[in-house]
Amino acid sequence: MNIKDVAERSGLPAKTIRYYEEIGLIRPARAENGYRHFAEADLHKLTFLGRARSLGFSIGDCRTLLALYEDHSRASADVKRLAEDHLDRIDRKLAELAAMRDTLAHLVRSCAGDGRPDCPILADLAGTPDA
Amino acid sequence: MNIKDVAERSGLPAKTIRYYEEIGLIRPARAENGYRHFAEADLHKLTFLGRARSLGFSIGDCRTLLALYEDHSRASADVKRLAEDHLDRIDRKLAELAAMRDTLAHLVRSCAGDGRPDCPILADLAGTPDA
DNA sequence: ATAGGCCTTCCAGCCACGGGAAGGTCAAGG
DNA sequence: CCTTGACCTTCCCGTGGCTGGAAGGCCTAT
Repeated sequence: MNIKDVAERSGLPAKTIRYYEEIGLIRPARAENGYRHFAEADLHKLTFLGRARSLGFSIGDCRTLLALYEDHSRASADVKRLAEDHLDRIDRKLAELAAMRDTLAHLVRSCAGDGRPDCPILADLAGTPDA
Repeated sequence: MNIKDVAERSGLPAKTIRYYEEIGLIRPARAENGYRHFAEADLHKLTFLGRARSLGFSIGDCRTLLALYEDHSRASADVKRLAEDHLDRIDRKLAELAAMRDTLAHLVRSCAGDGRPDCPILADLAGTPDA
């Protein structure tokens, strides 16, 4: 397969696939004309990567996950630990975003949103609760 | 005030303050020796920026918010619209993250996490629900 | 005089790509 | 055989919002 075919079948942009090769996540073969030539195993790795990325794993995590995936003598505990760490990061991010949303939603509700200049949102940002 | 004082009082790193000047968010005066000289108004703007950034507003949004803050003939509707748009983005991000967390949490729960290689997490990533 | 703690600018790097230029290659149609 | 157009290649720059570090100037206290 050429790059466009794996792009379509993996759902990843061709640019991303080239980037993944550049940083050593995949090593597709080369045809005589210099074109990348992808085997089914490459496509498989790319879909793996796409799925891992869509779950928010970093490129570094993906590298480790791919190595674990290919190491048939791995311990599932290693995979689980990685996933748990990532889950913790996601939970922290969620809490942070939820706090933002609550504050913001409260401010939005308290703003008249009309033609007058008085605005509790700006007042909050300015640290002057009444302005 | 010199930069370290405003850094402490605004809670922003000195590097960030220099960056904000570079991109035109603030315009502190200069002393004869080249040092930045911050007035209370500058400090005020910086705390405004810090608060807005902590609520997740982009630098572009902050620029607009600061302009609205300084325009005493603004309409609060303009501020509210900006905040509502941002709130929508946060809500979308939250939904995306929550979906990630749910999938990931499910996978983590289903993984034995012992010394054996069998791992539902890797199996899911590989698209082979039983491996 | 010197030490150290400020300050300045500039350059480079982070993450995970995306855009676009300049040029090579290949298959189909006239 | 030639052209067209769809591929492919590498290379470099830009994104956002900083952060780190180097090289050098300034200021105060001892």
